[in-house]
Parts: sequence; structure tokens; C-alpha cells
Amino acid sequence: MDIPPLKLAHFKQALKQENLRLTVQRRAILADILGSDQHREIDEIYLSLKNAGIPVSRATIYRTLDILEQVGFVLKMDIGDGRFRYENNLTIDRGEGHRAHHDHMICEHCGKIIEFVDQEIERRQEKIAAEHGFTLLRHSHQLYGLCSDCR
Amino acid sequence: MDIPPLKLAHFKQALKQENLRLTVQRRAILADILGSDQHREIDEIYLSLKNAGIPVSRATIYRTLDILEQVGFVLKMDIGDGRFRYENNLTIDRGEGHRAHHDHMICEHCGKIIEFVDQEIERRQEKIAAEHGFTLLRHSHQLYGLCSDCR
DNA sequence: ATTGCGTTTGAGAATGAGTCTCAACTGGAC
DNA sequence: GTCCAGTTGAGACTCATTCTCAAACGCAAT
Repeated sequence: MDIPPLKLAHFKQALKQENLRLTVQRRAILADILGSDQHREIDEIYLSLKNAGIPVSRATIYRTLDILEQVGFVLKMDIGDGRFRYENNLTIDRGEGHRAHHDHMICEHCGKIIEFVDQEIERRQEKIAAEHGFTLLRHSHQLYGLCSDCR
Repeated sequence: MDIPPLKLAHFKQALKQENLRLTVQRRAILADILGSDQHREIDEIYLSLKNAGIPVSRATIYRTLDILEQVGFVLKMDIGDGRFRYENNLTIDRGEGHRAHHDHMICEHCGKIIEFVDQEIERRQEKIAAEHGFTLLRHSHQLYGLCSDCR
């Protein structure tokens, strides 16, 4: 419920830079995101906030998550079922660092999301792009199947 | 405009198996798909058919592409902009074979889609899944950036 | 070729995630 | 405390896709 001072300061600064204000809603949404390590859809965040006694409209959640994504505080991911998921992109410590890049494995039975990274895959993506004269800006990589509990 | 006999026979058989009928619309949609190597959205297919003098409702195109996808004749891909793209998944020859698996690179400026395959990436995906006890069923892998013409 | 019947089609309504509008409200600079 | 530009929430709107249902059509048997 409380945002580490450095992260809050960083957010304030980012907002000021864009002439945006630190409202109670924005603060609550950021706190909620920082307090979860889940990959959640809008409605889960909406319910979590309502549950915490700070109801915020869905419109505001969408708007704020857009800001948080642009500032690099959250990652917005498309798992292909028509609803975006949002995850915290800041380290758990009190600093201002970002989490390391990772991709996702999604269980199609229980919905569990497992993160993974593979430097070799990262390298080959760069190589493939270079071979086609393509400037790689970002990528989207998901593995779908059944997790160990559901197979 | 004409569907190779073997492919048509294969389609007829697949339809019969599900108690479905070979209608002029289904035949036209299949012909249209086979005649293009593009990754098109519904509306492009709709206009292509209308242009060919065989207007088919969007609803029927959606329904038929679902069938064609299930039968393995088309691939449905999500490039993350809210509209699915469909591409032919059959070989160009007169046989019944499927095209080889591939992933996509998407130019965010001109929309061009470049296909790629990398056996090493395919292998590492399998390896990562296995390490997590995950049964890999399919994957989605896209590289976003600027193509050589747009950089 | 004709019939019968279960499937398919098309037009438009419905759905649902996400975006927009605008009047009332608020952060924060002075 | 004032002031004003930025923000919020309710609900309208968008837009891709799905659904509904009556009319039209495959197709298999006659």
C-alpha cells in the first residue's frame, strides 16, 4: 500500500515532465501494481482496488496503466485472448531499477504464466533481424501449452 | 480462382467428416485464400471476393476461416493490433501438403510482414518448456521493428 | 429432375474490451 | 485561499467479432 520513496519520486518526476498530476487514483494504482507479481487484466486490478477500499473507475485504470507503461513502470502483454495483462516492471527493492527482460509460457488449462529468458534466443532474434536489414525494436514471444500441474 | 483437385477433394472430405456442406461461398473463400500469399485481415479478403464478383458476407468469411483454420488450410495470426490476419497454409503445388512452420517479423511503419524460421530457436523453446515440465503445444513469436525500406 | 430436410447464409443485432466525452472535481503553483 | 489546467467517472461510443433467425440452399434418396 505504500510506495517506496525513490519509486514515488521517480513517478512524480515523470508526471511533472508531462504536465501530469499525482492524484490519489494514480498513486493507488501504482501501489497496487507494485504490490503484485501477477500478470493481471484490468478487471482484476479494478477489483483489487475496490477491495482495498479505493474504488477507481475502469477508465482511469486504463488511462493510468497507459502512463505507467510509457514510463516503463509496467509491462503490457497480449496473450492472445483479447484482454491485455499488466505486470509490475520495477524491482522489488527500494531502488528505481527495472526488472530484467523476459518472455512468457502460458498454461492453456489453468492460465498460469511462467516467465523465461534465453540469451541464445535473444541473440538469434537480433541475428535474424540483421540478416533482413530489419531494425528490431521489440518482440513478442509466448509458449502455449500445459504446465506441470495440468498436463 | 480454380482450386487444385487434390486440395478440393481434401476440403470436401474434411467438410463431410463434420457434416458440413461445400457451398459456393466456402469454395470462393478457399480459392481466394489459395490465390494469395499475403497475411490478410478479414476486410481485405472481403474486398478481394467482392472485387472478384462473388460477394460473401463478413459473417460467412469469419465462419469459413474458422473451418479452414481447424482443417489446417489457413493460419490465423495475431499481430497485436486488434485484427487477426489469415494466411494460406497449403503448398503452392497441386498436392495436399502444408507449408513449413515459420514466425513473423512485422514492420511497424509500412506493415510489411516477413517470415522467418530458426531451428535453434525452435530447439531452445522445446528445451525451456521441458525444463519447466511444460508441455509445449504451440508458440507465438513476432519481431517488431522497421524493415529495410522504412528504417 | 424432384423432394425433403438439415445446413448455410446474410442482415442486422449483440457482445465486450477499450476509448472518448464532458461536466464536476481537484492538485499544486502562486 | 484562489485559480486554472489537468483529472475523474458515468456512460456513450467504437470496432472487431459473434450471434440470431428466417429465407435460401446442398445433397442424398427417390
